[in-house]
Amino acid sequence: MSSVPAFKRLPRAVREQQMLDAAVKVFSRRGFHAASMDEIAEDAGISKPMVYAYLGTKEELFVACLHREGTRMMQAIAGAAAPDLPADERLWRGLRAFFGFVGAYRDGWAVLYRQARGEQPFAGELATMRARLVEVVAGMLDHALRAEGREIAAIDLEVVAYALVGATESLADWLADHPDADPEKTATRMMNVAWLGAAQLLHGVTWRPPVD
Amino acid sequence: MSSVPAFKRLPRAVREQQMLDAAVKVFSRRGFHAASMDEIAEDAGISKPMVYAYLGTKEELFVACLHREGTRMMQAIAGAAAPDLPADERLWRGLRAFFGFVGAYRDGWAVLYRQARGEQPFAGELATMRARLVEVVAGMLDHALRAEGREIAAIDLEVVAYALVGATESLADWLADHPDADPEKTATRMMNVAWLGAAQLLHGVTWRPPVD
DNA sequence: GAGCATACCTACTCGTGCGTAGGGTTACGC
DNA sequence: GCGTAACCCTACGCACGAGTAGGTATGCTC
Repeated sequence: MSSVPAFKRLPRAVREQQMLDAAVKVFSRRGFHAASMDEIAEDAGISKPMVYAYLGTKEELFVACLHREGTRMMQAIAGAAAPDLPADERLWRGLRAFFGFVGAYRDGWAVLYRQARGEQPFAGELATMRARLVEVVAGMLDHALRAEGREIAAIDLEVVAYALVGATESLADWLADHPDADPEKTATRMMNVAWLGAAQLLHGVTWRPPVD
Repeated sequence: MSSVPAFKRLPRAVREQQMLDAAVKVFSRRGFHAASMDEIAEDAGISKPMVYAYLGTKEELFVACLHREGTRMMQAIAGAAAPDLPADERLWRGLRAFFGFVGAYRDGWAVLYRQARGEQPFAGELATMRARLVEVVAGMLDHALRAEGREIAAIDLEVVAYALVGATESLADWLADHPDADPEKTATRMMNVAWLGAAQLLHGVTWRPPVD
């Protein structure tokens, strides 16, 4: 019987990626709780027990999503910002990579990130990632300061870095909600806010991306 | 029978506030979905049907919480920033009021706000509030620009305002997570980032709150 | 082509928690 | 002191969705 097997059998690795794709999509659309495992399974073109067999419980599945997307993002950023460049150059490249990532994986990022903030079990996971980002930014600021022979309290540095990261995330949300917006341009705007500051901007000074 | 009525009968208005207090607390601790109506009712010292009778469904209850806390916040800010002051003064007062509010209602704010971002049904509600904030900030920037005879595209203004609001929310989160931190000091730090910008800060210029 | 692991399914169980039915009791006007 | 309206309760119904039991087919190895 069954001369034509309705649909193909695929190796585990492939199916897992399909499931993760579906999960990201559904979690992003519905939110963690409102998303049902049935819908995810259906969207992945597979039945529910397979999801449990491969990726475990709903929570574990969500964590797996967070991990994949988080790793992708970190790699995108890390790959762009070489540590031996001057601080402004590093900041610029990091921002550009970041917004590029968000633009490319709108679903993936915006929603997973937005989701994870609220739900207790995952807030920690997220906080770790953000903490790494804050540390990187704080390190850059500190480096730039020392280069000028200055120094400020570590806590102030951290808070400033926190604010910058927050502003960036906020613009990422904006970008995710405006599909027509250009990631590159958004990065430039963020660079203006971050590096020159509102006051400078008000005086008409404008930072421009280097033409390379 | 029942010479001593176990606990008092109270007028509706009072009970509603008690319920809202309890709801804010529980929603903030557990998150929207994990919070149970039973727990909220118990925490309010009342039985579940009363909650339904007065505040309606779980969603309606949450919206009511959002509304109360949101209104409180907006009033705190609006009351502080008189429209005839110079922009930097207004910004400073607004920030101070905002962080003061967050410091006072840590539970209320941080969690409701964090919660509402993720859950679809409420994201809109929240977006409206944030949009009002963004508009106010953008208006301030625009005003300041015109005073200097300059002008920039409306969309740039909006994005900058968005970034500033995002940075502020981010610091509010930070504040909510650091119970020992001083709201006033946090506001000052935010003012530095917002008004002078990172570059200015790097050159050692520091904005100080006026001593009044 | 026998044996075995892997991919895959249909069809259930069962807890959890929202929302309600139906009834009791206290205050207050008249 | 009697009706009426507001306050308040102890149960329950019921849907929804996470996770599982138990079985079928397909390819791979020797």
